[in-house]
Amino acid sequence: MNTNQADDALLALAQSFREALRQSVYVMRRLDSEEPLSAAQLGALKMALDGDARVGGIARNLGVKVPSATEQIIKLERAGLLQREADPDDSRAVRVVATPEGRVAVENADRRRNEYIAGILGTLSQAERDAVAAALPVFDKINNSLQNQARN
Amino acid sequence: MNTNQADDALLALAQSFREALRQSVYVMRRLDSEEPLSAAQLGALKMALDGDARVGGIARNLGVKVPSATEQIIKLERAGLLQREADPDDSRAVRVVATPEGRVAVENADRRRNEYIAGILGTLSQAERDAVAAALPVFDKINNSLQNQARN
DNA sequence: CCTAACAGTTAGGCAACCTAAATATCAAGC
DNA sequence: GCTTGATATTTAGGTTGCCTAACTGTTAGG
Repeated sequence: MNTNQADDALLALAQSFREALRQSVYVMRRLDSEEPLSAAQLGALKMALDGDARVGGIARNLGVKVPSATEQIIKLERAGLLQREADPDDSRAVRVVATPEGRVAVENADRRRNEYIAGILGTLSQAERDAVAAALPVFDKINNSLQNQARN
Repeated sequence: MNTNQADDALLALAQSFREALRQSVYVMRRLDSEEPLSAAQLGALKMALDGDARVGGIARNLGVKVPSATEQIIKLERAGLLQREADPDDSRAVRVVATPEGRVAVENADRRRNEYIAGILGTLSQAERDAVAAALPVFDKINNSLQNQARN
């Protein structure tokens, strides 16, 4: 039947998609393992760059619970890459602000990682790069769906 | 200059690609967190299904070191999902074989995860699904490049 | 034989996540 | 102007999955 065929195609695509996800996790591990700033720390520090990030907001954006964000923030603070300040409007809250060193660290971390990936992308054909570029927004959409659906 | 423009485009694509990778890691965590079989265990168990998998081969396929594979295998063995047997050809080696329960567990785990992803994919337009399907082989190629390049 | 390479396990450690509980502040109702 | 429930964060303690180093046993080449 038509619906079953459609379902099968969808399931097959889902299977391939999952395989790509699995590989991505592996690639991320490799990519980050030799860097001075871990992925978790880079993510948190990036949000501190805006200057008005609070711990809870960082946790939400990173997709982790608040204590996990606190943990990364403490590490970054000890490394001198950001500072925690009292929020003038709400003394329960803590504002997280990157230091100049933190800003430099983010720039370096991003640049190195981007150059590394760009090196790989450069070996592809233009058609392949186009295929990737076309799919990225859809990936984003999928990821957001999954994110919202899994929200407690 | 032309090369600089090309480089810039490549770097921009790399940046978006990295963002997608980051999200993928997050999505995988959500996807696996409510499942009885973890991603690491499902991966190892799948290879045991073929029947002729050895610990080193599983580690290589999972992209982890041998002790990490051993760890997952021991957990799976304790759960009754696979068995370790002496390799008749090489007594240093251990052959890892899934039990019937293990086979069922893989089928269930795969089916549930696939259905979950398929549910999301079903909300996309056909054009979007085509874009994903077109990009997956390229992702695979990229991931393999990164994998080989990062090999020690 | 003997020695180097190989397959696997064990031991110990680290990063990043989690939940539960403690602390402090805010804000709403009476 | 208190009390009480909600909110923001930290602390404490635990889990998972990965790693390296060191150990045991087996194989194979010279």
